[in-house]
Amino acid sequence: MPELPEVETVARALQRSIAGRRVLSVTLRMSDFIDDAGALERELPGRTIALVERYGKFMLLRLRRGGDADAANEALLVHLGMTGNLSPFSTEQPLHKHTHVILALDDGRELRYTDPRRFGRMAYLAGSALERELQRFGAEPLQVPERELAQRLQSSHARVKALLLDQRVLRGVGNIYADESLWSARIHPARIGSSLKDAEIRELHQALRKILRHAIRMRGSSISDFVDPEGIPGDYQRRHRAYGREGKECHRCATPIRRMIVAGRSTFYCPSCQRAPRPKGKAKRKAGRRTSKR
DNA sequence: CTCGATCCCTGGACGC
DNA sequence: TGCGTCCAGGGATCGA
Repeated sequence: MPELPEVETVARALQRSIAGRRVLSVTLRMSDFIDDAGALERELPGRTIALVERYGKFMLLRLRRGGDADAANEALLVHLGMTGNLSPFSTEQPLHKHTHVILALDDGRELRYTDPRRFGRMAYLAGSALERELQRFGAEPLQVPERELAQRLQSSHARVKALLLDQRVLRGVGNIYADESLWSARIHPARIGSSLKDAEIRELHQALRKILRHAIRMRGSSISDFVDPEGIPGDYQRRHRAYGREGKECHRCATPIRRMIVAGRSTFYCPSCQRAPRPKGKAKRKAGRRTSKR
């Protein structure tokens, strides 16, 4: 489930362990998740990994050319999908069954990319192509001002959960942290963006910051088998208040947490703390089934 | 514009 | 023990 906190955890660990290393060679064992495998094979050898940073749910390995001063800004983009893992190994360690990419490093180690489900993605991009790619995504949840968040959410008629998951609106929030933030802010996931009051936006803005920061401190949530490049699992799953807690008592009001599908995803919420929006459209109660066509 | 459905993919859970 | 089935879910894509 790598979402923002998990990717941040991985990026920080890689920054510590591989920044400054030069790529000697590239081995592709499977490449159907790479945008342009040829470019990656051609361009990576000789490049130095100058910096590892997180961009939404992507990791950005900023590259530098060996000798001359950096000309075009270039980077290796890595999306971990659901089960991706990018970690350095010593060459003696046996290859994991689903290791697809191996980058030999100049200190004798190998940076290996493993991803059983191959929901991840990898791409070498430079110059304007890199800029264009990065511009596709919305605001960083930990940077976005409250006013901008309000503008982004209130200008839409989509449901707030769908908006939180939409990487063009906010980059980095996934299913877990969307549910946790909405629970914390007491907002029902099916609420329409434009119906959110300023006070609710404020709650949501603060909830996102609080939860994402806390989760980063705890090195993310390990619910499937997420571990960071040092093999350490996260701890934040123990702090989940909504996600995965169907039938369990709400920590605020003891009402059983419910599960529904919103934006095509399992969505957990407290039916008491997070009030449902209007009659939802199935006003079959007593109004007779006449929907005004306006 | 927004939504649901479908596909990608494998491992784990579950039922018998 | 083993096999079939279902489900998880980020994101792209397509039709409604």
